[in-house]
Amino acid sequence: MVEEPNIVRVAALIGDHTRATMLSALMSGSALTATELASAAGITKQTASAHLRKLSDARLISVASQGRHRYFCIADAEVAELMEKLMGVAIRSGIKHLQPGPKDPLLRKARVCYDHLAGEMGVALFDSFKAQGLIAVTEKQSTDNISQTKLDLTTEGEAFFSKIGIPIQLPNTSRRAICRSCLDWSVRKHHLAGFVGASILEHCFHKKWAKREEGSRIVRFSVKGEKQFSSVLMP
Amino acid sequence: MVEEPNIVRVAALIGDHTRATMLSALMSGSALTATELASAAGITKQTASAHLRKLSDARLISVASQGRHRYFCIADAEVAELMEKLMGVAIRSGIKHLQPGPKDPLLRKARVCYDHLAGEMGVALFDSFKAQGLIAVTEKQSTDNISQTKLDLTTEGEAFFSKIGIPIQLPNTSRRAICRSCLDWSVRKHHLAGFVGASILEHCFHKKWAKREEGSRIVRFSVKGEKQFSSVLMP
DNA sequence: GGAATGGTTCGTCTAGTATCGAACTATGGT
DNA sequence: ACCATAGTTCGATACTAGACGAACCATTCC
Repeated sequence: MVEEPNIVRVAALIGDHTRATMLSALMSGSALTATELASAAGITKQTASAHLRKLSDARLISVASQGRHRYFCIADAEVAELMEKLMGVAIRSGIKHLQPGPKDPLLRKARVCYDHLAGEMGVALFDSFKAQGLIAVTEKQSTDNISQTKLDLTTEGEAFFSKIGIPIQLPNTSRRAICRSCLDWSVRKHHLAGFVGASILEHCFHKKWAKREEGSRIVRFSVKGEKQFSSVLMP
Repeated sequence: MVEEPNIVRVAALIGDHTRATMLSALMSGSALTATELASAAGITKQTASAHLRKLSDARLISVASQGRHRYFCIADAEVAELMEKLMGVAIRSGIKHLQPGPKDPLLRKARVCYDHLAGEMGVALFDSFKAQGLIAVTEKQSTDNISQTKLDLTTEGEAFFSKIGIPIQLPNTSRRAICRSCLDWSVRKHHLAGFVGASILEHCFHKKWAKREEGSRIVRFSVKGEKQFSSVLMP
């Protein structure tokens, strides 16, 4: 018999489907509100509140109250690393779950991550934007989170988006970041989140380049749509 | 929303008190049978069997059938590291549990780990034995487990133990290792397990140097007993 | 001030699962 | 051949904890 502290508590907290989904969502690095997390996990506010309380009691997540909002994020790097390890073990322990189902390739290619584009196309876009100098890292906080890098539009970026007709008028009341990188677990690469990320996906739908698949997170681009997407955004 | 594989499954498996106890027991590095694990967790064989099945299904532990016994051990280093990380997070998330209770110092000093001596005295003994050259590493398997080092008594060791009157007659039918190092979580140091470890603890009880505290894992040495323990075993 | 939105608390319902007793198979010792 | 021990399977039970509805504070916007 060996000393056994609160492992059980921590593991049990992560071992609930809803809470795991919330934590996964937070692993993207962004701070999310209670209702955002509730909708991410597909539950009501009340339930979310209860879960978030438990998670923060155990210091797996930390809270920052800002007005009537409460922003949650992963407590520290230690917790993030734990999630990563968990991920690693989970992948090898359940290979059967990894066999690519029919929908998987589509999911990998392009999907919705909250309100912006994730998957291979999202990653490609993000890389291209960085290469073009449209976005740039303004600030790096290593204390808070692993990859909590703050991004911003460069002046070139602003010019570019207004030229192609994507309005970047951020209501100045909003606390929302203009740009933000979002880490994708499956690929372990970043894609673009934040206001710009959302605007771009919106633009894709508006221009009918792509449409969202019913009841799924898949974003299905038409052949023509994908070409235009590439030529316009990644010249 | 982010990709979320079987994290839940893995975490939920560890997040059960009984299974966590079993895993913790296995973290010592030794391979244990189903009944040993059952008694370690304080449950019946049937329940243990069910748990062990789940754990091995998820590849958190691996099984080796040997005759009518089934030996279980932590599947690989990945899982062990996960447990360590979990441990780390658990400690910081539950500080209240760490405030040293009245019995804690005693537990830290000397306690039973299955059938051998753990705690500070166990660690000191192990270090002394190595320094004296009574035990030596014969084989190191890095593939299997983290600290699965195989130990053996040296000829000096055999002479020493027969001199002080501790019989090391291992029934040759037994599969049990003569010496084995056992990693102590709380201290993160090794102490001596295996047949020799058990024999020594037995010797302590027999010589009335110490007695086991009722209903606890504490081994309480008398003042005289502790002196003799030191002078005889760690000259 | 009122309306709207973000969160929390409370009580109740329900589902998942850990547990055990009993019955069973398989291996080993005598 | 017999008995003892190691382990599994099955069915029944009991308990935990996750979910929601309803009612409640707190903040912001008009």
